[in-house]
Amino acid sequence: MTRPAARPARILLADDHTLVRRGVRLILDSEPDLTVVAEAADGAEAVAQARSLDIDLAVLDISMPRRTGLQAARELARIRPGLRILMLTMYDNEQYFFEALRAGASGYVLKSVADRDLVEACRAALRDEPFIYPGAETTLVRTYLDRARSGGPLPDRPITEREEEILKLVAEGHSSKEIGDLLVISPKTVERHRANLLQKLGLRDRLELTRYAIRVGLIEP
Amino acid sequence: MTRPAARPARILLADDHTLVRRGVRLILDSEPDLTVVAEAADGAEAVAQARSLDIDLAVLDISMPRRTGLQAARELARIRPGLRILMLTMYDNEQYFFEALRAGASGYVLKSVADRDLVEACRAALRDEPFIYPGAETTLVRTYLDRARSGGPLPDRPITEREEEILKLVAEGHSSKEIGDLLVISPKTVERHRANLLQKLGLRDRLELTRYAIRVGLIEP
DNA sequence: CGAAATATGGGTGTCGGCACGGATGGACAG
DNA sequence: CTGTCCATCCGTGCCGACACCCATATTTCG
Repeated sequence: MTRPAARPARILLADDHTLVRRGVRLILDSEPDLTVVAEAADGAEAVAQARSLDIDLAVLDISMPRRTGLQAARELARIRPGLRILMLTMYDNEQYFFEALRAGASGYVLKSVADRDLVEACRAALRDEPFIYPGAETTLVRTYLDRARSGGPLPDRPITEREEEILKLVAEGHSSKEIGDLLVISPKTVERHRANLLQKLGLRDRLELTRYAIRVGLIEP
Repeated sequence: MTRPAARPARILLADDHTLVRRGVRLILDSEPDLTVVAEAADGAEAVAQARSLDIDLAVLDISMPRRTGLQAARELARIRPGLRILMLTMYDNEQYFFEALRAGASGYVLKSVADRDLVEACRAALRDEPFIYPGAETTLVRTYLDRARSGGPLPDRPITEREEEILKLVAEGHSSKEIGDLLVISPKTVERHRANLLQKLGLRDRLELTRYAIRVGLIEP
């Protein structure tokens, strides 16, 4: 089906698990039109590789040390606009999915998919076609498409400095009163900020707030 | 070095990520003395496979649906005493390490190791030699050896399977009622387990429980 | 077998999280 | 200058988390 490329697509592969890299490389390299030319064990290394090498596609794991796949994707989209990005992750999770798209990824593939699907996802990304991973919740896709169609910007309103300050403290487990004392404001104000955060981020409670803060690197587990 | 086996070792491979299974299979099958004869996508399936097939070694991922690798390992050690078990995991974590050993595993290998190390770990497990994964924190090994030498019980009172189940769900943000409905037990029992967890782990609330679960790799942010 | 651990269930009470209202002052842009 | 956004603050009410007490059935193990 695929026309034999005069030059196979050059791929950068980033995953902190050597075994996974090895496996994925074996799978991709066995395709005539794909070749893995570089590997990285974390996000920072991936960005460095992409700076110095001529690559067409970056396959990024989300959870990596130093810089996450999402952070790396944002960076790569910034410094190498033409580069295709495919997120490869174990998280069948709506939040990650949207964040990946916003970070500039053109595809989102679960590690639980078959190797054929990975290959197809790579080819789709190289053609700049969006690839919805098999097994994607239909609601996931529908929600995204709906939002995109209605013109609603995804990151509606970014969180303010003050809110980020509150977010950090809430995620660290402090109560409204503790935070109020710390920042010398009323605990009710803290609750108001917290409520705004929940609304802006589309989260339910401070527990999800905590996981969010950890995910984006605001605090340590 | 290794004597060419008249019959290659028969391996059961269990990991919920198809891609990982595929990669590991490629690595192991390329060795003449190793052959993957079965795959499983979760712990229960792994146990079922081991019942009906003649295998020498089970390579188990720790985090799998339905039954974790640890639970599967206990089950396998019970029903197939001669079987060798190698835990393959992304968690460089003391708690899991000890639990794996207690569950009957003869080896513990991180997904971040190179493919050669995986092969060597399989061979070591087949010879029934303990294999400490490369890159293991020396403190981890030392702590274990110290405790074993001094006859002291390993972790004072390890959390039980049920508690770990509760821990996961609590850390994922489910309420007592939700968890109760899910496990078909009273919400009060869930609260009891949660209270025991807080006490055993020396934590204050479910938020710290969440961070703990993330830290030890039980759940994802 | 008896002791200990585990899993199960309940009651009562306090406290904080969170949703839902509302308001005010100040900063900055159109 | 007027409107929007931000930060600040307040009241009410519900519900879940958590601490403390209690009990019992089953399993495990010395």
